Amino acid sequence: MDGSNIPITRLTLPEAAAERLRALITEGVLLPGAKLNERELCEQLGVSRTPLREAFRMLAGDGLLVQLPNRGAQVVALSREDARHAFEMMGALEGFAGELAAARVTDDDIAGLRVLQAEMEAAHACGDLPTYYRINRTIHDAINAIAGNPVLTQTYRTLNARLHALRFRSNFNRAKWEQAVAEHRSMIEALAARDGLALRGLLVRHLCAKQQAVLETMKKQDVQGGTSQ
Amino acid sequence: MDGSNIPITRLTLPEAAAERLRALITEGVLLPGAKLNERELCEQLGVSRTPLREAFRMLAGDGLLVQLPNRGAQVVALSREDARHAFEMMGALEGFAGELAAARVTDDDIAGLRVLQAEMEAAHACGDLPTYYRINRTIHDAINAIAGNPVLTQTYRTLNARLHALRFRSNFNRAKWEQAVAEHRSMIEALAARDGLALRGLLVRHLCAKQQAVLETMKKQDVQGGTSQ
DNA sequence: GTTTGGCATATTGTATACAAAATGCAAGTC
DNA sequence: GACTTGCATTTTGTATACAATATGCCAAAC
Repeated sequence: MDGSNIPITRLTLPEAAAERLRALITEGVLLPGAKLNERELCEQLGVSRTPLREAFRMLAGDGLLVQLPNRGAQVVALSREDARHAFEMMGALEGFAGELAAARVTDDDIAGLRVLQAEMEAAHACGDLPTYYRINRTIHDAINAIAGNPVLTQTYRTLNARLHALRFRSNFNRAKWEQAVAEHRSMIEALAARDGLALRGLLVRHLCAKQQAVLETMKKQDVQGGTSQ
Repeated sequence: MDGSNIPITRLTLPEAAAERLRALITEGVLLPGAKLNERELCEQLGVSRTPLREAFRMLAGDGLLVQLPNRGAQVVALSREDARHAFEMMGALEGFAGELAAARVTDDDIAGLRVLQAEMEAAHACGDLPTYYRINRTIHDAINAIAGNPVLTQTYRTLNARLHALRFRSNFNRAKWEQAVAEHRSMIEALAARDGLALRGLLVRHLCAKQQAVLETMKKQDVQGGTSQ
């Protein structure tokens, strides 16, 4: 038979709990450094401690939580150094994705991206920042998908979640926004030209700009030294 | 006071169990696809099911295990496609490490690597394959360390473990060995010249060669389709 | 002969109970 | 007053008990 090999999957409690916690962390309900009391969370999530602790282990593996023996789990608080390293890695991953994508992209893919780019420019014109962010993320995810390497995609997503947990708000002025939109335009051109090297360079620089914007704001608030992994 | 901020860490049972299991998997005692019976393993490791299951979650996060709801855990069995993707990613990681390392390497680092290179060539001359492999790994780890990005190192290590769990034995003839040793020599030269681009290229090609050797043997035995992540 | 249904068994999933460790506070000491 | 010390409380770590699900087997039906 082989029904396309898609076994239906009911979420098990640890998975469901992990998903919920992941959302709470990336959405900023649980802030970096926050201590997670097991009993308290059990009540809130409606699960017992055993599955919750398994969820903790999963999230710790993703680098969203740190678990200190006999002292519980807390939301990871990245130091500026940690953030720098994470961004550096992210740049490499994005660049690699771009390189692969340029080699594997189809004309349909490019058409789809051009639509997204148009939507993004519209959002930019309207000054609609939330929509811009959403489309921005969609574009980057799309490039990653085109790259066609699940191992890369997995790593990318995980690291992305960790960066989101930073709760950064870069000082995003008009000039930088303009710049970012222009960079996206260049990216799609590079992709259409199947120029992997150029695309890689663009993506790496694109992320470097973001990194700098974030690190600047982090320097200002100067978070008191977070933990390394 | 601040005693250099190194809290002594007694291993908790889940961590200890995970470490032991990880070793069993990478050393090939537990083979790809092997089903892990909880009760059985509990007895063998001398822990109860709760910590063992937390260990499972950790290893699943590392991609060494797959957990099927209500059907237990088993050692991951990578299909040829999965292996291809993992190697592709590994190449990118190594290449990136090389690029960073070239930018950050010190003369002392290079001196140390030259010593390792000499040892490696000696092992090669003697035909001592195990020693060669050990030194080989040491060199690659060293480059990674010089790169100085813990996020990268962590990702590298994890993926490396997954690849080791493949239990591949590439057909490693004299010619390929010779080639590999020569490539290592070039790497150190590139590093000494602080030529990140060249080093990246060398590392990527170096890993491509390995990948091809492994995939060739995988094709021969033709593992019946493993699982994706 | 193959398939289906139902049971017994084995295995995993979850909750809870107990043990061990950390934390906070108050009394005592210098 | 600052620093220990010891105890009560809280919190985490581990084991185990119970529930839910999957597995394997055998008999019955087609």
